[in-house]
Amino acid sequence: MSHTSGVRQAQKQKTRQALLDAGLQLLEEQSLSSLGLREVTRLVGIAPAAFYRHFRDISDLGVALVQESLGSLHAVILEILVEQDETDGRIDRAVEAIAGYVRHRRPHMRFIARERYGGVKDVRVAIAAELDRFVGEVAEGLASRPEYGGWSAEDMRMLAELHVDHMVSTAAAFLQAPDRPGAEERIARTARTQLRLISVGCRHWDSA
Amino acid sequence: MSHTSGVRQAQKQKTRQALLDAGLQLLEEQSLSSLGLREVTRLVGIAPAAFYRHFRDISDLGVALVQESLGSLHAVILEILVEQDETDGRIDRAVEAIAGYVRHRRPHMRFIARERYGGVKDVRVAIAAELDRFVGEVAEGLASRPEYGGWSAEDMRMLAELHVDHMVSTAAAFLQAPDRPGAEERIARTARTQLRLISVGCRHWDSA
DNA sequence: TGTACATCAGTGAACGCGCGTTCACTGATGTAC
DNA sequence: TGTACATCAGTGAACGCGCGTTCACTGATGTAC
Repeated sequence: MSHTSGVRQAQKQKTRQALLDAGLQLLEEQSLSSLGLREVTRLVGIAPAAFYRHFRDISDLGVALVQESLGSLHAVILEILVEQDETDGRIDRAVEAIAGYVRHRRPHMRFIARERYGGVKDVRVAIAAELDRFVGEVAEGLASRPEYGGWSAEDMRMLAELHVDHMVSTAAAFLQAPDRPGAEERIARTARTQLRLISVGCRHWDSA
Repeated sequence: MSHTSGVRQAQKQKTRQALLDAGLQLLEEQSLSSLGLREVTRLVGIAPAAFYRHFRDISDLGVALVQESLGSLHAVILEILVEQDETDGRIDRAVEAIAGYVRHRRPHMRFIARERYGGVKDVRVAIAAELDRFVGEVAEGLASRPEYGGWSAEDMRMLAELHVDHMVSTAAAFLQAPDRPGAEERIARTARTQLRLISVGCRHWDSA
């Protein structure tokens, strides 16, 4: 049993995390396909060859970063979907949740925005798979609300895609925002209005 | 006068275009920050040093590619905005225009999607500026329609941003689509439905 | 038209450099008895 | 508890390689008279 929780395992895990942290830090100013293995190990303070004890290559590290970046978002999204607030309150909270996520996990979100269509296939595939899971979860969450009773599964999925795309666009806009606090508030206001517009569209969808 | 149209100028222009074409081709499978100057000149068939007769460095070539990729889109967008069709016909044409653009300028669009948040600042800035111009043009185009008579300038800009974001998301989805023709049609249908949803939202905006 | 000189796109060799990967190794941690 | 052996994360030197950039150059094109 001790072989899963010994000092050696813990140390290895710590080094692995240090490699992920260093990679993420270096990726703030470049993209994955130009990130060097030696750059990462240099920042961590270990020999280049040690890298191979943890990852096959740099794109393998990239895939691990995808999980680290998007894994914890599922819980956040589900929480908002389940809320029993009236629409406007829910919209306000959803936008604030995105803003908060970008604010305190900025490097992770930048990594996702940058590599979603980036030059490393394995990473693109991993991100697409994760976003696809989000679409499924949002579709399911929305479907459970009474107001979407008459909607087809395809329409629910279309609406979920619109919401996930909008979420990503909004997160990217927050990322680009300069440090002036006014810029962030402006993006939040735009996002809220856009969501309200979509919500109005849904409410009048049948009568269109 | 001949110094602007001589054989020498024409030859130089031809080489410059060959460099842009080669760069774009190589960027289908990697991102700009890992693209090598020697790679590009090798594909064109000239000496590495000749590169400097045309561009300061690779990111300079990237900025030129932004203009080549997005420059011709203004005309397409304006044309759709100006159409006097009823809403549904206009939506169908808008989506078809995006599909067509992606279909026959696939490498250009992939470049834009990849570098919009990519690792090269000058290129990111150039793309952001161009998309911002689109937002302005769309806002102006929509504002001229009677149904938006009561809308504030800020709301028009919000709506234009939603449309440009949606256009980019849709173009990116087309890019990702596998070669099966069904996939493309599915994306088009989703995009059209989403636009119709937004359109319904606009029509009932006041009464919300 | 012809001649003498200027321009400049493209050449090819050379440079120093950092890269990814390999390898036999070290020594702390883990295991068996 | 103590001892002898196994494991394996991290080392450090070495390798061949392609990179970006520089430089003096060549020779076709352009200009002046």
